Amino acid sequence: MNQQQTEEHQSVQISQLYNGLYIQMLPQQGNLGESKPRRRRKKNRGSETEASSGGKKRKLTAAQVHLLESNFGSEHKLESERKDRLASELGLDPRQVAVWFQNRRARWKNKKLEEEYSNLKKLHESVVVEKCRLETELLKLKEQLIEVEKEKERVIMGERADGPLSSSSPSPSMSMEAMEMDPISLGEISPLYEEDVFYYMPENYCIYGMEWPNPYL
DNA sequence: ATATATCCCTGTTTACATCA
DNA sequence: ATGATGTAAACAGGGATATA
Repeated sequence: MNQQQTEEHQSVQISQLYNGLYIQMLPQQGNLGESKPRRRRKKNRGSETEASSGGKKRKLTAAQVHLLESNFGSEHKLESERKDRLASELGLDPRQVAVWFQNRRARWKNKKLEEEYSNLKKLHESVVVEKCRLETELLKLKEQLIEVEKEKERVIMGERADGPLSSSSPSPSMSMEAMEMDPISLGEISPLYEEDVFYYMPENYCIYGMEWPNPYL
């Protein structure tokens, strides 16, 4: 990535994508973000262009494109003086230079949008994967909790079978109290429990690494 | 306040190049 | 050779703004 590309990349923020995209992308450039008065273009409406005069549309030469690209790299907007100077240097109509810059800006914007889309997609995918991992971990922990509670019950029942030891032995009601105080109580691990779990999980999203539908496709 | 000129953006058309 | 496809040059229309 060269310096120009780096600057372009840095000038784009995700939050800017949907809010006055281009103007905010280039606050340092152009005249919309500045108080500097815009220069007026000379009248040129009636004049014939190469295309309108019946001439064939010609691709620009590599040298012409190179100079245009280098100018675009330094600034995306085109003032009247620069346009005229460039047109003179390139042997083109100023209108052609203006059109080239317009098209170039459109291409640049499309490229930036594609990059932002790609970045957001990657971010989304990583978040979904992490969510799946956490949900799987939660399931495992709840299963562990069930086993612990079962073991607890077995111990209590075993003590009762051995005879009335003392009043200090835990009662079933205490066990239930403990369950109710637990943020992940047994009350959740019931037929309703599974519904709760899958309620949080988007339809068809992965668990244990399974695929999920890509909403962007 | 209004008309006009100009700029820019967005979408479309057109000409050309490339490839199967 | 030719039709499909992609890309770049050019155009059209409309919004925004400066100026007469």
